[in-house]
Amino acid sequence: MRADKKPVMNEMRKAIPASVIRRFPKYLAHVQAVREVGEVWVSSQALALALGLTSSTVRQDLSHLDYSGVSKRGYKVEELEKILVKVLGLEVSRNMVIVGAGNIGRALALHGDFHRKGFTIRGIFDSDPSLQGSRVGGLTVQSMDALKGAVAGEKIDIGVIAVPASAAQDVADALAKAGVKGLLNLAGTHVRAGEGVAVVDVRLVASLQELAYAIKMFEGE
Amino acid sequence: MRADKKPVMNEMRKAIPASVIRRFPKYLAHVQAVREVGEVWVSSQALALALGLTSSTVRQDLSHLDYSGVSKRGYKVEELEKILVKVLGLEVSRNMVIVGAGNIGRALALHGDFHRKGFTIRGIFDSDPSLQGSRVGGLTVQSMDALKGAVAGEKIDIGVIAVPASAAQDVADALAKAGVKGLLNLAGTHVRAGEGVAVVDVRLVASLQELAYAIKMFEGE
DNA sequence: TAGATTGTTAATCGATTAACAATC
DNA sequence: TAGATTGTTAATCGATTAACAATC
Repeated sequence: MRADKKPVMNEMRKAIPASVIRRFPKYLAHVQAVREVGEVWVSSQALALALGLTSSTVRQDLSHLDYSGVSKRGYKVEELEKILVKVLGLEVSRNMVIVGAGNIGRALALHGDFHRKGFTIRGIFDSDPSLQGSRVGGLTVQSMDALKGAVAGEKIDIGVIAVPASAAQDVADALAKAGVKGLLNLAGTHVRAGEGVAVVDVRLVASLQELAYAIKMFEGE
Repeated sequence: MRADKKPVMNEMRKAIPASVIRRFPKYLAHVQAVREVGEVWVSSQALALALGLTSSTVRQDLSHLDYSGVSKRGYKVEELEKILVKVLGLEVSRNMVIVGAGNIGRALALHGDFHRKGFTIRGIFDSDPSLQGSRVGGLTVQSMDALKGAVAGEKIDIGVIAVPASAAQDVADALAKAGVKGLLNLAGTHVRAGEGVAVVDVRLVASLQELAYAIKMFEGE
C-alpha cells in the first residue's frame, strides 16, 4: 500500500539523466567556441561531428532543454549557450577552496581558466607546516585549522581534494563538515560523502591507465 | 552475403566492455591501498562498499578477469592486483610528453605520482618562445619543432594536451603525426584523432560544471 | 515550393541488478 | 558441518540509435 502519486504534477519537469548532464559541458564549450567565431546557427549534425556523437543523441539530449531548435536551420548558438548556462546553474559564480598545496593543488590555484569560467579559488590549505604561510598566486597556504572558518565566512561551495590518496577521505570529511556542497576529487581513490554533498572525480592516473589499456590493445597484446 | 565467422575461435576472449575497463583503475587503487595495510583477502562486498558500487557489479566486473575468487573468502588481494596490472597493460612503463608549459602543464610535469605509477614524462613543449628554454623540474621547455624528433627518438607513447581549447586540435594533430598512440586531453574541447590513436579526456572545468548543477539541485533550483 | 532539419516515438543495444546453485 | 561468498544466468533498467511525420 503506497502513497499515491501527486494527482497534479504542476511544473514538475522530469529530471535530466546524469548521462545527459555530463555531456552538457561539452556542448557548452563547443557552442561558446563557435559563437566566438561568429556562427549563428548550429545543427545537430554539426554538433555531433564536432563532439563525436550521433545527431540522434544530440537531438535527444537537447530535447531536455527548455528551448527548441528550428526546422531546416538547427539551433541558435546564442540561445543554446544561454539555456545550457542556465540549466547547469552557471549564472552564479561559485567559490572554491583547495586542500593540498603540492604541485597539483598549486597549479589549480594558479590556473586562470577556472576563474574565467566562474569558479573562483578563495583559499588553499595544507596540513604540512612547512608549506603553511607560503604564497600561491594571491593566496597564502593556511593550516587545516583555518578551513572551517574560511568555508563558513566566504560562502565556499566547492572543495578541491588535491592530496595523496591516503589522506583523501579525511580531507573529504573535513570539507563536508566545514559545509561545502561539492567535492572535486583529484586523489586516485574513491571518497564517500554524506547526503547533500556531491562528489565528482577527476581521473588523472586512471585516465593514463585507460590509455595504457588502449595502447596495449593497438599493439595487439 | 557476409563472410562466415571464423569456425573456431581459438583463444579468442571476448572484449571487455569499456564501462568495465574504466572501473578497473579504481579497483586497482583500492586493492593496492588494502595490500599496503596488510589485508590478504577482499570480498566483492568490501570492494563494493569502498568504491560505491554493488557487490553484483563487482563480481560481474571481476569475472572478466583471468582469475577466480574463492568461495567464502573473496579475492586474494595480491592476485587481484597482479591480474589488474596485467589486463590494463601496466607492467610496461610508458613515456609521455606534455604539450603546453602553462600552470597545468608544468604541474603535471612536476607531479611525482605519474612516474611512480609507471608513466614517465620525457619532455615538455610550448609554442610560446618566451617559455622555451625555461626549466621545469629536470626538463627544459622545447619548441614545437622539436616534438617530432623527441617522440620518435625516445619511444613516446602518450601525449598530454595542456593548451588552451583553441589550440587543442592542432596539438592533437601534431602529436598524432609525431607518432604517439594515446592522447590525454586536458583542454576543455573534444579532439578528434585518427584510427590507432586513443583519446581520453580529463574533465577539469566540465567536472566543476557538473558540480555546479548538483549544487543547484540541492539548493532546490 | 522542395529539401533539410527538428522533436519524438519505437526499436535496439548494453549495463546493472537480482537471484541462486555451486562450493569451500 | 553450516554459512558465507563466488560465478553466472536471467530480469530489469537505462541509454543510444533509427525512423519518420511535422515543419519552416
